[in-house]
Amino acid sequence: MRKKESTDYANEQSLFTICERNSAISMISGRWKGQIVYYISQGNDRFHLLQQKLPNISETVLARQLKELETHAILVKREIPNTVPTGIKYILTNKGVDLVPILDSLCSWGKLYADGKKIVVPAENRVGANAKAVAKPVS
Amino acid sequence: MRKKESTDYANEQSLFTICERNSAISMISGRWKGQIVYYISQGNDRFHLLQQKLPNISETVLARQLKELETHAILVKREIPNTVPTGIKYILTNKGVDLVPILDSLCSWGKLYADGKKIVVPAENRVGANAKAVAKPVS
DNA sequence: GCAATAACTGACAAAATTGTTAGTGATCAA
DNA sequence: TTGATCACTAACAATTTTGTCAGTTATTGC
Repeated sequence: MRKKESTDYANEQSLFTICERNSAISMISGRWKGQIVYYISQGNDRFHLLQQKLPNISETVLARQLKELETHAILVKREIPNTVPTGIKYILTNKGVDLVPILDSLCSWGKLYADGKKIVVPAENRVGANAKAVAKPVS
Repeated sequence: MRKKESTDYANEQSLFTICERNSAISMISGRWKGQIVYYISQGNDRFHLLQQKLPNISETVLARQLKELETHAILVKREIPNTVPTGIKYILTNKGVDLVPILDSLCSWGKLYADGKKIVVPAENRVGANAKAVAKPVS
């Protein structure tokens, strides 16, 4: 449980007020979350299906990650009628569905550079490129 | 320092091999990283400028976050000639520049729902909707 | 009666991240 | 000589995240 008096908590909250970027990042941070959202978007919408897809996750941890995603309204749980024992379906909300293409773009971005795209310093950013970098001794 | 024998480390590595989405998320996770990348993209490219923008971050923590961003080649450090003491400029690489619009889209996504966009379960995903055709690529 | 199933929860331990404190070197201004 | 600046680093403590183990509910099949 979070300590509401910790510096870490206070810093996190202040970042959340600066920009939603920071709360968005915190919602998708977490060992398995991005992959879980992706798998659900692909139709693996049951607990045991997610376990099959992620053979190294434990039940406890999967349940915890799903609950956090639910807390952030990225998904909802629904009981499946007439199943024994009662089955649960994990369903992406519109918020979760909207997240998927952003995760895809993160994926492409990572892949591009992992696949060898040259990493360079754009010309306009180089030291000496603009007048702002005038060397000036302190005070 | 990471323990290379831990379950956590092994799980992280296996997620990295499943999809670059997971390494991308880990590169931007971290209390201050998204905001730092944004501020640098806005021209706050010096250590002390970032400190001004983030008054609650300590020098140690800022240095650490910058070093991690450098490790992932999102930015590079360059000495500014003829400055005393020697100034350092933080420069986004092309990889870092490409990340900025993705962070922006995370920001918009977060803001949309924080500002009150209704959260609903899309009709085609509701329990009882017709059996979904399961398309599933490798990831 | 016993095991199997689906989907969990609580308590705790291990590990990782974040924050704190103290210190560095070179240079200049007072 | 003292103090200020810039941009750090090392060592350690606090906090958070992740993983592990045991147990739960309700039903059905053998």
